[in-house]
Amino acid sequence: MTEDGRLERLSGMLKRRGFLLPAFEIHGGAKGLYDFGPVGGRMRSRVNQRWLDHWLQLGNVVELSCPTVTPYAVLEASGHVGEFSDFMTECGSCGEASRADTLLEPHHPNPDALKRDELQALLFQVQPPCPGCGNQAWSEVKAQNLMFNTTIGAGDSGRPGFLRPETAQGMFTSFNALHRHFRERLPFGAMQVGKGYRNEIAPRQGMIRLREFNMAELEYFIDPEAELNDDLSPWDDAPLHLISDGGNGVEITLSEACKQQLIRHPTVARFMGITRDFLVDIGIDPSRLRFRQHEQDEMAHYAVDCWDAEIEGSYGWIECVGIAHRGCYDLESHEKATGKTLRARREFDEPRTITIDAWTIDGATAGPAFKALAGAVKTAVEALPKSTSFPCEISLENGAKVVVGEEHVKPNQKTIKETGEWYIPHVIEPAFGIDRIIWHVIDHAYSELEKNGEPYTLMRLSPTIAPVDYAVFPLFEKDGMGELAWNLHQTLCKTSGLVSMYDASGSIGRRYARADEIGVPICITVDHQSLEDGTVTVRDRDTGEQHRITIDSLS
RNA sequence: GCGAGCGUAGUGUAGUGGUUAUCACCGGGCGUUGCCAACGCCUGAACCCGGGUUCGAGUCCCGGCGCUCGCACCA
Repeated sequence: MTEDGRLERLSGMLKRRGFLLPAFEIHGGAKGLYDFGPVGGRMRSRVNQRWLDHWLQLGNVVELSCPTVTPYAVLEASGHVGEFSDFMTECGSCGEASRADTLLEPHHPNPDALKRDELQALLFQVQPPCPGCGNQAWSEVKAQNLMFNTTIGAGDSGRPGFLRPETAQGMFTSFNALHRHFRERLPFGAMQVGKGYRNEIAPRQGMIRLREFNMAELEYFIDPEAELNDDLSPWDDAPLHLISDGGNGVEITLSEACKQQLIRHPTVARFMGITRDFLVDIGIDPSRLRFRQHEQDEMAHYAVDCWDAEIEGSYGWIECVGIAHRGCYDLESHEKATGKTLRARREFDEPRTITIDAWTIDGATAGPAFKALAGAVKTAVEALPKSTSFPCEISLENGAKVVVGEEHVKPNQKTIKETGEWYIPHVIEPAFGIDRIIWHVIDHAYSELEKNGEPYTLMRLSPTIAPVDYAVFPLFEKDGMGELAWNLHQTLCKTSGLVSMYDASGSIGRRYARADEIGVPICITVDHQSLEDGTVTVRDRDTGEQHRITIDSLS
């Protein structure tokens, strides 16, 4: 996998040139935390911006920024408190921590599904031997969560919270504001780039599994019953490499994959196409990109269907994007937890008329007669057929039986006209791991060449995300060449969106080499002729070709 | 989390318990050259942290932190 030390040389270069560095290193470092350095920092923000620009082209999405500090209740409602934790217990004898559900596997068909109290009870009852020392003295079961705990507020007024494990929840809880913003018309989307946190048990593989990471997510809200008009034709001449659930890899167009039901939702397919375009735009090699569908049992707790974009690099095939059809799971969960409505309205083509001809209670008599049960009696009575005769014994929801007399009821005859209905929108979510993507962009761009018999490194970064746009060199810092070059550098830096780098140290060849190593697309050299006619040489990184242009045409 | 290996300038490295800690690239300055990692001189920069053994520890022992790999776990 690692071709004779390429990964080591690449990592060394990234550290030396300031792309990626272990964070807080002078204090001994911290696992799973990285700095984007003086070169990488700029590259990261360009990728983020490019991502936003790319999805804004949909025309019906907006950008949000939600807090990373999140109250306990939000993540409890979303299912993360339950799903993102393992229940741990410690051996009282040797101190070894074990997962309670693993210990109980021989004693229960599915201990993973047990709640904490049930696990605890079963553990104390069974007392399985410690895999470490064989003793049977387990501590209370504690939830060890993969989310970072924190306390919001101080002292007794503080309440528990977490650092968010994904940006999505803030967008779900803002649904009503989004809905209003979009004049209550679906589909629409909200997106944000930001930090997410997971207290990984074992961060590994550099940028691949981090404890604090950059993510970019879009929540696209759709009406599950609306007619779909996802246009997949833009990708008809660009088949994708797909690996479907339980199937083998195929090269297939998105249109065809939908027709064959490999991809279960056309919006998911369209987002796969848009994702591919984004990745290729910023420099991912399309031949090292594939989409893989999750197996049913692999799917996260919220997903209905999920396709990963996987990119091949120094660590093999790595999941860098997840495109999940989350159904109505999230909005429904927050509705249940809060009692608030998170819905959109769908008007019927024709108003629907519902005719009711049955019974209901007469509040004046049933109320005093059934007191607290009156509500349940009403529900039960209204469910009875018109042919019922009273008095009559009926069963209530809570199991109680009551006798309802003729005096307690009255006919219920009405016609209700409904012009539409409220429903919980479904969500399609493309979620991008920015760090993993940047890693692969770098990995694919990093080229080890040979130049005049010497090893030579070149970063073929796309100009769309290169950390530096122009490098400006005075051939020699004398006769005014230095001043002219510095002024040009300043002018370029004043241009919005451009970054120029001035370098006057070392031979010109060395400076080209330094610029090539961090992927500067264009080097501009000021020489003697520049002083006379205001022209400079412009050199292309990948071809090495030079031509003269006037300074004016640059800015 | 378990097991194994590793931790020396910015990077890559050498280093029998006793050196002024090796070499290369690298960075900076000066000079020279003047369009693809040129050269000379000068210069900068390191034993992961904390204990222990020892007259003496980069080297041996213990613990921590970090890195790599395998297992386990997991977006």
